[in-house]
Amino acid sequence: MTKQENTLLLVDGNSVAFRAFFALQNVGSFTNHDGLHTNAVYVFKKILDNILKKYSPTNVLVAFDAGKTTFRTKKYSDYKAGRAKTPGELSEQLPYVRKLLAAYGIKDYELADYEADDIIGTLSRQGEAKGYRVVVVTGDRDLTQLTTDQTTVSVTQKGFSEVEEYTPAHVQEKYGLVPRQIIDMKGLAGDNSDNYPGVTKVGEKTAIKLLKKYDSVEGVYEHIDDMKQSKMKEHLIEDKDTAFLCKDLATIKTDAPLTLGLEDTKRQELNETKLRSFYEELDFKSFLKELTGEDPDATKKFNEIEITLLDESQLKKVPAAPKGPVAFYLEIDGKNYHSAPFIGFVLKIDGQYFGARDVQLLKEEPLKQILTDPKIKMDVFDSKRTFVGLNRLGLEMTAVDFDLLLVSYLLNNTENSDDLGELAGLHGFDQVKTDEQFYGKGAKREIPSDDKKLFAHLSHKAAAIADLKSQLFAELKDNQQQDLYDEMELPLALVLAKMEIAGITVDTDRLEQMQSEFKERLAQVKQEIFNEAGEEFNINSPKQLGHILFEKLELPVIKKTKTGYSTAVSVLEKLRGMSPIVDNILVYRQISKLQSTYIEGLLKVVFDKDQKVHTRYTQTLTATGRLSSVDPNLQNIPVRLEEGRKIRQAFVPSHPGWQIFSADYSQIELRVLAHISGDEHMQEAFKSDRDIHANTAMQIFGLDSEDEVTPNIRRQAKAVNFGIVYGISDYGLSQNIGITRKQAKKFIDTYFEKFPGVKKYMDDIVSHAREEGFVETIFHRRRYLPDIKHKNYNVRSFAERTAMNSPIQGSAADIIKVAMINMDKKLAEKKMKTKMLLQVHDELIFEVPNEELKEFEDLVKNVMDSAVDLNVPLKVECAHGKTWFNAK
DNA sequence: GCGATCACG
DNA sequence: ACGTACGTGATCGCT
Repeated sequence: MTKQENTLLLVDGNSVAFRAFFALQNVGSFTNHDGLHTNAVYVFKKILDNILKKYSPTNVLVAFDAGKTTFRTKKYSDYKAGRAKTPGELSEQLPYVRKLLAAYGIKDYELADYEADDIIGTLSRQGEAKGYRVVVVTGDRDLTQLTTDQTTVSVTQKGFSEVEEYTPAHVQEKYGLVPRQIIDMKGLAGDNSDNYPGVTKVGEKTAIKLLKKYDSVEGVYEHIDDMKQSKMKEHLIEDKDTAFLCKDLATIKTDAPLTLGLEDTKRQELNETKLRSFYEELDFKSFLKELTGEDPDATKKFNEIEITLLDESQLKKVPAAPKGPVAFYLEIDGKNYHSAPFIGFVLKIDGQYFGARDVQLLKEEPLKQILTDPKIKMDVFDSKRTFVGLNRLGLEMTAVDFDLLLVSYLLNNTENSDDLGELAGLHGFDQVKTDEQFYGKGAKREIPSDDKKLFAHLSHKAAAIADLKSQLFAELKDNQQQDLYDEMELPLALVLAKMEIAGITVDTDRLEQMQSEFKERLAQVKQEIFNEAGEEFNINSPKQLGHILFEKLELPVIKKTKTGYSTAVSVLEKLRGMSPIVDNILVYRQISKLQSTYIEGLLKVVFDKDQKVHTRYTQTLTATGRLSSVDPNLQNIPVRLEEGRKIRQAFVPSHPGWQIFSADYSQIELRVLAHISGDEHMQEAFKSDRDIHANTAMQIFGLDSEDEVTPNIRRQAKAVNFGIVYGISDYGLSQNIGITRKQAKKFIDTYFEKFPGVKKYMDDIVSHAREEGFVETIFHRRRYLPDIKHKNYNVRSFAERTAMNSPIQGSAADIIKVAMINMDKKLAEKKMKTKMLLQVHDELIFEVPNEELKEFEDLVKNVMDSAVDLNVPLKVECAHGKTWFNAK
């Protein structure tokens, strides 16, 4: 498109302000220091910025309605009657919207007896006559009647950073009408929101049908005699006058007697001084910062927050019935909040700060009540950590509203820090030091003994939580991620906290027994390796091992790494048979991995007091929305090889007569792919519960019956399915199943021919990523892909594969999260003793008393199956036994 | 502190 | 012709 010189932007002020108000209703605390509501002004400003940036207009005018009575009410007294009154919280903001416009150098205008629509209609025609490109911005679809080749009507959407652009072609597509017929449609069908009726029993659908045949209201009545006898015909005849009146009401004036002209709409320069004092008046800190590039609080010093340090005698100073939300920050000295010592806490209650080092005070009133009362909403950083910390004190935090860590993660998981200071800084609040800056790191790390110093840091953390709440909630809402937060991540945090606290019991005797067995075998194999090598060396050192294999024994070099020879399994496997040392090294590797990571590593993290391990799930780390597990990682306990699988014998129920129960989603990622791609063949395979890999095999090898699928063919097809999920490349596939690139490419091409829906999804998702800069899951979890337009092929290709994979992996992660929340709820409702212990991406592990086994199996299948309604069924497979090993 | 390796989905 | 499958965490040796 060639760039035109002059663009005239016409904004329907009332309608956009109305949309803005409802876009951010009941979100955070959107009032300034005088109690003035500011949500509509805030969003109006955001929308304005978006459209100014998008269209770079030379001329701008924002039109407002002048009052209740207009020429339309004179023609038809019920026009817009019965409309709910504009809420006071909105009308009080309209003068401030105008103030904002004035500071922006934008003209606003209203005209007695006319609506904003008519001002816009008139100016748009004047603009067209002068050769302007005209853009109308409104929340009201009626204005689409103004679209022409020169005039675009942009209707604001639910989220406030998007608009739907109506051109004549888009109107055609949406309604099947040309723009001027919109008024004929309104005439026949009427308009509920403007309170005019149209013809009885004629709605949009019927109106469109009539107009396609007869072109206009006039056309309909010219041909009324040709119409077959029907109820509709009777209604049309009866309501003829109404139809013409309504068409007239719907018609936007293009000749209103304006007292200003195009030359008055020229955009003036933005007045920074005015804008600054305006933002200050409304307490728009983030906008102030964007304006000046500095923080409005920058002049404040850290110790300027006044805080009351509490002891027993001071507790009565704390307001027992907070009026607003309470910000709470609990500091724990170290990552592992299950065991690390407490440092102190800070509360911000109704503008006042309270704190203490002695966390035992939290058990005293009124603090206990504030923390545990479900009616008092808490704002925190990391609700899971906070919940576990309070649980150690015997307190149960029940009501969290805002979790700064979780919300930050949902908004942008590429900048994923878990440091409050760093995250606050990313969102424009840079008055909190990072923990590393404040406490120091490594050997220099130290908790200040000076109260003033310590509580300056902690109170600023609470300040950041309180301060960022409304801004970040607004961004969530704009991304349509409010539900993802309210219904998924926030409740999940508490479910995870309970699982972590429950822990899983470890049979340390069994581990120690394995430890001595492995020790013996390792010594044996080690000796054989040294004999074969003719010298002693450190087998664990890739460098020393490389020297022995490739220099001393002169085995062929298969692959190199940056630092030398590669000795990875894939390489050693190719060297098998050339020297007996290779097999021994493979055995040594396998056993020593089990020994160091799983036997010794696990024994180190078992808690003495309960013989359990209490992992921590990282809820805000992965780019796709999966969880991860640390300290210990219980999501990578060996299972593929029998030898390692035995480690699972050491995971046992916490009570005798209980069972370990495992429930896993079968093929969840491929089912998700079948759902989001809409591919018919793939959906059909799942709907008839076929073996999906065999099904793929039949398709890509052109087989007629499942009998022809040999194990090897099925294995290859399975690899193709995996490849598809990962964003396939021929080389990757060829490496994985040991075929040539050419063959791999053929498999892929055939696959896409047989599953065209999948092919289309892959193409569409990549172009979506290019256009929007991100991809999302079925629950609106986002992943930004800045590299999608990178000029380097490799970098770009990687981003493209990520675009294909993330919605699949991420949606699967979303689904099991929903299942976990529902499961937790059901177990509580039914007062069952069964406990959910672990999540391993597509499976859940429980411990179940024998007497609940039967009921539980039905329950878990049911809950997991119905976590989400996809176009294909979900399938859950269950197993149980007296150890995790036996739950297979 | 980083790369190589290998455990999992 | 590019260089190569998606997402993680723990351990080791070596700088």
